[in-house]
Amino acid sequence: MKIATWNVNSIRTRLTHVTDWLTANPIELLCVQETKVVDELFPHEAIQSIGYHAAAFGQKSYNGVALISRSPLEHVDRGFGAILPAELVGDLDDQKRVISTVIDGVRVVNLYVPNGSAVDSEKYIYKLRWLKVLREYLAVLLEQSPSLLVCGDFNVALEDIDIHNPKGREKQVMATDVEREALRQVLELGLSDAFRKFTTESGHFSWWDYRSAGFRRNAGWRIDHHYLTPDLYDRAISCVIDRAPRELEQPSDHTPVVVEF
DNA sequence: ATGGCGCATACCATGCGA
Repeated sequence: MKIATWNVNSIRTRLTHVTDWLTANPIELLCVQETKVVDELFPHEAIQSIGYHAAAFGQKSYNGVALISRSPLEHVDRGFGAILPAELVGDLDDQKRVISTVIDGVRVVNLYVPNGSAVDSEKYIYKLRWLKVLREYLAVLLEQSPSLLVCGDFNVALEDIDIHNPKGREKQVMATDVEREALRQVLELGLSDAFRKFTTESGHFSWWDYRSAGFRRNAGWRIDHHYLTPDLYDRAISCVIDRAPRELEQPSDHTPVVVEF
């Protein structure tokens, strides 16, 4: 079974990239982020026409996540509020960043972690608050389901080898010690990075800035991840970054990461 | 130190992403 994560930067703009990629790479489940569309306008017909099913949790212009599955989707939950009490969630579900399902007995959580804008900005504070609630959310999910896969755009590079040039990263959003620590607190629940089971060196990235020819120079960051509970980590047989969609005309700035069991 | 590219928007300038 293969599961992929891909920040598509608008599902409508990237629709043929997504359907072409799924046709060439017939996987079980694709988790997408930054769909940037309300659910009423999600392109279900195009997804159905290639033999897939979709469940969306989106909003206008910003954020938005969706699941695209070969089998009919089961047990789909949207937002932190599906699991956590309202007083803990507060306003965090106003931005559509969380959707999950169960596939083959595995609870899969698809996340679009806030970017954070600039260190110490209002958005940065929001990102840290969001990661704290994420820990609570996953703690409850783990009690219900010991087999857990948490994937998505984490907007955090956990290690210096995940950044093409880590110089000055302490002051860079996505790489500050505070953000790393916030994500590590989440992972301490018992989640491990599938990619690092197979690849230990630097130079492998999942996002490249549109500006300054980031992709051509391989000036990228590895911020799109699959985190696994121990049973799944043992079962994982590969985890690869597929650079091909990033080579296309009008690409997303991210490319898919695929884990296989 | 700054802006660079691309997306979306009751839209040709601005907010946002990372």
